[in-house]
Amino acid sequence: MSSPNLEALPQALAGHAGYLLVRVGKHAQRMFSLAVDRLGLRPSHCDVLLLLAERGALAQVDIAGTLLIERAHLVALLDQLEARDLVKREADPRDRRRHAVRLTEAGAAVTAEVAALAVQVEGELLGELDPAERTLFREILGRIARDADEGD
Amino acid sequence: MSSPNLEALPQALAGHAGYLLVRVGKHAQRMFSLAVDRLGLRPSHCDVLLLLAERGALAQVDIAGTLLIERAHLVALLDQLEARDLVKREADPRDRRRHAVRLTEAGAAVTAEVAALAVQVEGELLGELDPAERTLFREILGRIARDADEGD
DNA sequence: TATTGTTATACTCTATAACTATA
DNA sequence: TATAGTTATAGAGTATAACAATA
Repeated sequence: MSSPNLEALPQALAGHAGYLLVRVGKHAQRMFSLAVDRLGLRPSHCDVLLLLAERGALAQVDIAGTLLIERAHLVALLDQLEARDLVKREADPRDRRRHAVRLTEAGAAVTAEVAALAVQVEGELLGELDPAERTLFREILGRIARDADEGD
Repeated sequence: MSSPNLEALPQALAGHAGYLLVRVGKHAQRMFSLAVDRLGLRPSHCDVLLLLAERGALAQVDIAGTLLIERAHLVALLDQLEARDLVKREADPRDRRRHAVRLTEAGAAVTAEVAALAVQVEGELLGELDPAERTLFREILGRIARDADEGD
């Protein structure tokens, strides 16, 4: 019996949504990480790209705040994306402390690939659920996420 | 607008269960981590304690396999728990390569506190859901977790 | 030969403080 | 004085390889 077995977990872990959430969340992260590895990207790079694709140019502090990552961490992520010409930092004439970060054309193309991979990974993750359950599950997750935001 | 705002996320992130799972999973981990910090424990310590509380003595390779952590990582966790006299490693007479790891009395007492905190944290996490939704949510999470196990 | 516990290494993520330039 | 971007550091989680003792 070498394969990890959820049935072997005590009820104190497997019966609680908290533990399962952490465990399944890490699994989702790992699957997505594996999927975008072929693009030479990590999940946090992808989050930035997807955000910029829909919201246009943003200051770094806004990217960090929306994605719940540290300002300090974002710097290196943007350095890497900029080195591959996927994003560019431009001066913001209205506030010279801020950088307007936006996708390049190459960045927009890669982001489309990322979005397709995200859909594919979600399909694998929710493979066991029928369409009604998927919708319900997404809705509940969204409510918990919103509640978590307010608690901060 | 300084607070992180889920509404500001693009549909490509907020509309997908994968991203929400990762985000909510990290939130759950952080909440539990904060809760057990007063006991001087981290979540991975607690997972080991809760497992031993229900399953009795286990070999290290079985603990690691069940909790999906690395054998190599578990060594340091057990060193720390043993230094606080919460668990003990005993010789297994039937296979002298193995250690039988079990809770001490002090460990059992601390584990009871951990279990109570876990219940409390889950209550905060699922505060927005009515009882029927909680049950359904747990059930769906369990199915995804089981599916993830089989995929490995 | 294979497995168990162990040590060591490295990479990512996270959290924090302090510096600069601008406001 | 406060904020935006940056740099640096340290802790925790994760992944991997290699070793000694034992099967």
